[in-house]
Amino acid sequence: MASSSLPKPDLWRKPPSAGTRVSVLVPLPFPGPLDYLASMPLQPGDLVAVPLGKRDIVGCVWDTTTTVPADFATAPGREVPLSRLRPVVEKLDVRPLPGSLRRFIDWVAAYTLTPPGLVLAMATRIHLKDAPKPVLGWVRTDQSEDGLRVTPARRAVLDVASSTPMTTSDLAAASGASSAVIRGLATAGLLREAVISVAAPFATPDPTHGAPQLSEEQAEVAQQLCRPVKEQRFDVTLLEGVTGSGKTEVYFEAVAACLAQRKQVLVLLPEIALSAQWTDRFIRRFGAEPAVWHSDLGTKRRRETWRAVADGTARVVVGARSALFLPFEDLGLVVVDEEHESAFKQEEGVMYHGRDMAVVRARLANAPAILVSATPSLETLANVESGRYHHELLTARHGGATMPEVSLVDMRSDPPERGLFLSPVLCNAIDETLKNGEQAMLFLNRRGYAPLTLCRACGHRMQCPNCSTWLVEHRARGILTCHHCGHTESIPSDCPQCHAEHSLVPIGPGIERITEEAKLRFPEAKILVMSSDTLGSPAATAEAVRKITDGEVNLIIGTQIVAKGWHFPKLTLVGVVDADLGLGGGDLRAAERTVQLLHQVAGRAGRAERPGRVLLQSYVGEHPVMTALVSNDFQTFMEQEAEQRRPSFWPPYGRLAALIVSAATADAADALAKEIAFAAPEREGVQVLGPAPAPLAVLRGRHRRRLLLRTMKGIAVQPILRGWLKDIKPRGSAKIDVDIDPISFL
DNA sequence: AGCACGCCGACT
DNA sequence: GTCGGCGTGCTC
Repeated sequence: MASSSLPKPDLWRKPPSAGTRVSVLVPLPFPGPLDYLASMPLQPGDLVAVPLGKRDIVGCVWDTTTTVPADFATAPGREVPLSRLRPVVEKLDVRPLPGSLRRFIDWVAAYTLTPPGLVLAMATRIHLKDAPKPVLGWVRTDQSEDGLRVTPARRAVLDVASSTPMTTSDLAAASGASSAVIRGLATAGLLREAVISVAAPFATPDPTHGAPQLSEEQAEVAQQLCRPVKEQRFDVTLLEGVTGSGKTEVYFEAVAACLAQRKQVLVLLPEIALSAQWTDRFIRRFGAEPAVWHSDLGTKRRRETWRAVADGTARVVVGARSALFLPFEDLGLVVVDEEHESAFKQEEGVMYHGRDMAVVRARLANAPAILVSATPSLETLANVESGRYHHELLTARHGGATMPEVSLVDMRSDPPERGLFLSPVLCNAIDETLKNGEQAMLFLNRRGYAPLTLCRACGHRMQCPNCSTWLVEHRARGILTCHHCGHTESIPSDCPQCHAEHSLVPIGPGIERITEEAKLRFPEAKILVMSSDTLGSPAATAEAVRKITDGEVNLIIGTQIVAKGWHFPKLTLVGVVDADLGLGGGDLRAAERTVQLLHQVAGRAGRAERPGRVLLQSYVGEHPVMTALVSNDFQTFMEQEAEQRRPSFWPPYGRLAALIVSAATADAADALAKEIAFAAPEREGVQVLGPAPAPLAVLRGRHRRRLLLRTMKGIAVQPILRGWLKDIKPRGSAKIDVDIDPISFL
């Protein structure tokens, strides 16, 4: 709220007819807010309808004192004179956007080099204008009946009316009087209009409902997490704990502490598929449902949730990264579960990292943040090391379960039969597991039947017409499809190049092909396939999880969706079909990500009484990733990883920004990339790499080039980028996308 | 993001 | 001679 010592708020108290200048941020890519003439009192945060061109749009009254860095382009040219301003159409009947959200929007815009209006759009993309009107009803006032002519009809109405509001039609029906009688009584002052409170769509969670019995270690960590919540101050803690150590139960204690403060909680999950299981655990602990938020929520539910967050009736929100932009009235805690997940990074539109922005969101709301992971990112570990984040560790698996034993299957000395992908060692282990009445899981992070289709006769490879990638065969659907642009074609019987008949052969395995092999090799097994292709909705995912938990299946085959935090008590064997899969591609974080993913998958095994084991099929058994997984020594691996990045200032020991140049033709892309390279900054501690064709040189029909800006720690990339790109105007179809802290290098 | 203005091809 | 293609630029 604006302080009364500032001169600005006084302006709003002028009589309505005077009209005052207001800054309004609209959800469009302008460099800053637009000015309008307001004839009604307005405060920063108020949502308004304003004319723009020939239509009306919803905008937000913006603070005149801005919190963005000085070099941020908010002043484009000269101010529009007062006489030429257009008037604000109306103030919407919605709660104003809280100050902490407005500051967050400005912060994200400045950090990601995105026009602030586009960041605002993420917070207001619900249809606020056609808001449900509050239902009004009549209540009896305390005015006496003296001096009123009490007709029989009036008597009947007064007898029915109470302090509980009733709608006009209900009151008329209950009293037998007409609406005219009711209106008359209202004019006489005996009835008054009041809002009928609709039942809150979100029940209040009870912090004392299902309080668990925590181990001594868990209780101690929980207490540490609760402290900043109770003290209501910003603070970041990494909650690290082996898979199955009960991290969720422990941070639920901090959630309980926050609920006891009557403040709101935001919990971010990397994927919506996890929300169903998380919700179940939440209900068991708190006796009420959390508000769930993700991008494909229905319009009605979306609007309902948005409003409930704004008025504080939604106390706990669990959601995907877009939940960061909800208008929390009184945020008291932010939790990021599976903080290492790269799914937190938004790769399109406003490119932001959900985990990092969650910390900023917490700071601007003066609330603590908890980052949760079994395999923390190097970024977070570096923040722990520098003392910026606290570190709490859970070392023991809950309920006495032990960590699974991880071993390698050397595919060089122990290969599968020709044309197959499961080694004899792995197959025998599965046989044994199934014979013991236990469950086994095969993990392969690749959808479809085969990643490449090749002509045996001429060597032609089936390629996407829009992207520089191979088409992936999906045999179940009888198609070849591109996982980047969605292009789909039927599988031809002859080679489109040399027309040889039936010469096309699938190369390499996808999950469908592994399923086919498993059906032949384990004909008795009850197989369940889990991938984004077979699980269309959170409900379908929940059903699959139930089948596993209830033991209706005993061989699970899945892509990375199976790696998530599921608790499968009967699962004792995990087989990783291709442990080397993520290591190619020259990605900065390839090794780190592979360790995190495979450790996560491994953690599915042996979560109950029976011990689990994990077999990694690999051709590079001596790779540090495999060593780390087999020895279960994650710390040494991360230290090695840190030492590799530190000398050359790779993140987190320096900063990185990617410039992705794209255009309709390769020449146009090259020309713009060269222009950018020519203007590259030359400074101590600043380095520009590229331009080079992007690994995905053509994506959705656009030709792409990449440049990388790397700076030493302590040098922010944003001011450099603003100066660098200030005078570069992409022509025609060409465009520059800036990706701060890039995760993907494609 | 819309929506207009604005200069070059196939039609009444 | 016009209708209309979508390239550039503006909206407080």
